[in-house]
Amino acid sequence: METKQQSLKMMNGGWGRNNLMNELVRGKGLAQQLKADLFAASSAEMQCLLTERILGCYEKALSMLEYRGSFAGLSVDTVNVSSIPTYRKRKTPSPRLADEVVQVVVAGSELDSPLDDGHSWRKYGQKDILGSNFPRGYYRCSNRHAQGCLATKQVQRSNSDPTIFEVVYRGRHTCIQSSRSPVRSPWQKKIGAVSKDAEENGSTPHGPTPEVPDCSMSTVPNFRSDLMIKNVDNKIDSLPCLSFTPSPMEFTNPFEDISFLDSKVMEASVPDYYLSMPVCLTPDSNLTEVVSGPASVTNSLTIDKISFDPEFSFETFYC
DNA sequence: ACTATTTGACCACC
DNA sequence: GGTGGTCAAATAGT
Repeated sequence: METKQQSLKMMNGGWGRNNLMNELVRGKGLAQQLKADLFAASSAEMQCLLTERILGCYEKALSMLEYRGSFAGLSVDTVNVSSIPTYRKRKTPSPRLADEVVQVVVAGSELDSPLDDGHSWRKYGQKDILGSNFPRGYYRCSNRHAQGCLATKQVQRSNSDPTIFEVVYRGRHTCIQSSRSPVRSPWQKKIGAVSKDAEENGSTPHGPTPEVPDCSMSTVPNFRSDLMIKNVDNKIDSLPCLSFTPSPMEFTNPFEDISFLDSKVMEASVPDYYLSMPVCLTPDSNLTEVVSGPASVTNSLTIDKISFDPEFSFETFYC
């Protein structure tokens, strides 16, 4: 059986950012070599060989991107906490809806569902939003009727970057999801068997789903895929934040050793079977004060970027 | 047949 | 009246 670290290193080593960069750089070098060869009028055989090697590099790079995009393509770029626009109250506003608002900016993929967060959602509406190039999708928890769960989310592509999804979570999950996998999602249903989708995407689940913590009560999603942890300025030395007290915001680290991570950008590719675990936040925190200073928000939380102290050590927790 | 999604209509708020 | 959020019938998918 694969260990956590093995899986993580496989992910990083096989499809990681560094390898992708290596492939692209290698392709560039080969192209330059081909260019020199063309000028030097070397043999057609040599030029053909170089061409094939270049194509191989880019195919490999593209397959990495495809894998990351289709299967694990959701990366939480960063997290920062700031104010969030207030939302109009409806005629009979739910107290819970008004209680918690969490916005997450997610680097998405070609998938329509940009943030498979471990919860099961049902789409109940879509609207064109003034000033937005893309419609906003409205989702509610699938257990709304069965268990009266009032959690909702809104998903909208960013105007500036269509690959970015802005996801707004409202309300707290009060539902209890499947016993085998408490945060079961359509995506998670695929785990344990090579699904048709996975085959088509060239992605392969890496074993059975382990027991995962039940974060169903949390508003904020358990991001299912790559957790990309960046400093706002990509500078490690300016990360004084996130001294989580008293446990308003909790993170799960399914892997103990992150020493191999890039020193500039901490990128943690999460093993498949931990994809439901990487991040679990509770929005009723005072992180606004910790991270972004004088945010005047009391009941809402915007997560744009996650900044970590390089010395920050994750601790496994169970909600 | 059941479930999920789409989409036009409705309603509340500004 | 404009806008955003929700409803619910129609439609599609399984």
